[in-house]
Amino acid sequence: MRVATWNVNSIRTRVGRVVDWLGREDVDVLAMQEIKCTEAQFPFDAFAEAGYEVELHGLNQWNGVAFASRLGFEDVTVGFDRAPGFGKALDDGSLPKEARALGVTVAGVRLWSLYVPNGRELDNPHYPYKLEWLAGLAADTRDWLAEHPDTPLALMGDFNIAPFDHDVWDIGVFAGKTHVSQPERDAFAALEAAGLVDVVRKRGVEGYTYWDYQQLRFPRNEGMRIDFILGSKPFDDLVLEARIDRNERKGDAPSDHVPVVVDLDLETEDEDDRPMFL
DNA sequence: ATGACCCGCTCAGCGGGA
Repeated sequence: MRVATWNVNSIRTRVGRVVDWLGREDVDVLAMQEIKCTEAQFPFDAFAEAGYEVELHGLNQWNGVAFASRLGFEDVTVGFDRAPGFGKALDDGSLPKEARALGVTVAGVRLWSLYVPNGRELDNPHYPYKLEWLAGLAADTRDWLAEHPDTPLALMGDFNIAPFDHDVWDIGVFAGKTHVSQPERDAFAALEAAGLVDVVRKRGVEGYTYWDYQQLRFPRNEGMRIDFILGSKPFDDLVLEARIDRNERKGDAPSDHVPVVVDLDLETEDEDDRPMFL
């Protein structure tokens, strides 16, 4: 089973590229972030024609997470229990929850598509929101792992954190900025302490997953590694291979992020039954 | 080559991205 995660930066703008890539790369399950649309606006038809079902959580033009799968879905979960809200208080005094987390189970593997809050600036309210969101995710993950110690689990997505200095092209440029601060890195480490491992880095895969559209960042290879697949021990044990598909940053109208892909040692019924169109 | 921001929303400028 081939699984991937990709911040697509608007699925309506990118649907052609994304669906072409799914077929070309023989991907079974894709976690998407920043779909930037509601369910009513989502381009389901293009995915269906390529053989993929879609589950999504999208509230408006901001954020939004989704899955495409050609192996079906079980146990779809919108958001996680301890996720904080952000913004203007609602009538009941609570803060609105954003569309940043979607969980599904495919072929017995538990998968999450996550779009971690950006944080904006260290003195912006979005920054403590980011840290609280990550702390809630770690706490819910700890609870879930205690209840499901044998089920493969992966948290996949745009974590908006560069865990190491070499995950950005010039750490000097990031002094005093988000994505590299110690509290953010500690929040990332708490996910690892909960029992998850970066299954891609562990296999020696190098390179960035994001390059800003501005200032020739991609041609100069001035990027950031902020998109990850964090797997539990049972998930890690299934991983055969991992890669970052840097080629998807090239060509016409790319996303500013590229896909991160893992192959799992997991035979699925659908793979045996799938007709060969070629 | 991979090339000098892009998205959605609303229509010119803005919030957000990182």
